[in-house]
Amino acid sequence: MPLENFKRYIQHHTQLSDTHFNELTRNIRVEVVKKHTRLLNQGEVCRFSFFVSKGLLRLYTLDQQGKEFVIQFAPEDWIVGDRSSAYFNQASDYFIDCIEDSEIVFIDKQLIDKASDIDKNFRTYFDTLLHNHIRHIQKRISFLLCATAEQRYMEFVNLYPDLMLRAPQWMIASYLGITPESLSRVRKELAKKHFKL
Amino acid sequence: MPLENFKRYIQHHTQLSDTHFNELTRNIRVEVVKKHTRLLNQGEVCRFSFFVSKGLLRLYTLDQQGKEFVIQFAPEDWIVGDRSSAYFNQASDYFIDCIEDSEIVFIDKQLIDKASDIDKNFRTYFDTLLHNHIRHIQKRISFLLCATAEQRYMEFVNLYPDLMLRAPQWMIASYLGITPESLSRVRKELAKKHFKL
DNA sequence: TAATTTTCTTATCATACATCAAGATGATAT
DNA sequence: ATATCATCTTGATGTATGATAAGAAAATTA
Repeated sequence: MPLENFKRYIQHHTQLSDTHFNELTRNIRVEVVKKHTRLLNQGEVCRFSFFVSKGLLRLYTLDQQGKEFVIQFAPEDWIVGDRSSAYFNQASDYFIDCIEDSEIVFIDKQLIDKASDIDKNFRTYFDTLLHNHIRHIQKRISFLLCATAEQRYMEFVNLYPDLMLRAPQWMIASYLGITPESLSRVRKELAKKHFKL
Repeated sequence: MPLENFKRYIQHHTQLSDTHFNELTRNIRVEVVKKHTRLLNQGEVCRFSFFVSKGLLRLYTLDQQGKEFVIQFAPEDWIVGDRSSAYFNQASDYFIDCIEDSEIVFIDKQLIDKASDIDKNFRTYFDTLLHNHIRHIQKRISFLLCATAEQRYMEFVNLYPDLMLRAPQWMIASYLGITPESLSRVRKELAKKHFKL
């Protein structure tokens, strides 16, 4: 039952019946992918959003020196993709990789159209997702502008409670915009002050 | 003719005829506002997007210490607002102020619906705007993560060519995530290397 | 025009974070 | 299990940017 999580997720947010869900996902693409698999390459057009029904993905970019910068993590029940690349049919600036062995549901424009035909709430829901995404990245900008490394780390722990234990620390440092050494020190300081995790 | 710019802008992006444009904007709200006028207050729900037909706006937030952080500038022909506040009907984290005496066209949901009824391209166009916005703020995150103060400044000059001359430097510093003093130094360094503006 | 306020520059000093390097710990493969 | 590789920690040192302060320049107000 590889679609169980996806079904639960969808039915939690829309009114789609079992029958309709089955019809919608009859030919849907689901893949079990190994750690380190790349789902999107820089320079490619992003044709899918990826629903993570199991595992963990990351979206990141490289600067001119080849240094990685993590933009977003996607654990279970998250959807990740490059919306502008998909919308404008343009080469993406980003990579998407699996951090753990994962199970991924591939969502493309066609699927969303099909779903919207079946249930009107569907389009609304995807619109909500879109606006949530905007809210999230705007908050991220504020944080990168205002907050210290320590504040950003605490916000991160709050947003992704279990990721400290699942993703390597250098990736998390990259997400926070600091070096792994600095993150290690921030954590040491917080431990002194009895901050857990 | 306070709507001249708005008309040119709209007709540049959609197929709206003169008649239809006039019908659409018969009761539209247009205001001439003085420098320092506040168009949106933190804690308010953002009910409008603001089209700047003349002048210059800024969207910013305050941290706990009351320090300002500029998220976005909006010179002529830009549209600015807080989409998530509008969409979710929630209190906004942001302020929107006039940096110069400006002329503003107020765009609300109703207007967009009305426009979409008249011309189908309209909804598409606003969708494009939305995705442009996402692309823009995502790029901003990458830059805040990867780039030095100098690189960010050069990118800023590239994005808003004339704003160095219109906005006070401390606001631009705030947008870049540095202090005014640092910006002053960055500019001095660049002047040595013969970078113009 | 003068007076006042805001903005910009420059200098000195302080600090958060980066870089480099080495050792310790933990994971993966043979 | 052993060897290998990736990751994490810690220390020493460097650097970009922040904080503070004071004067110069520009803009605003009277």
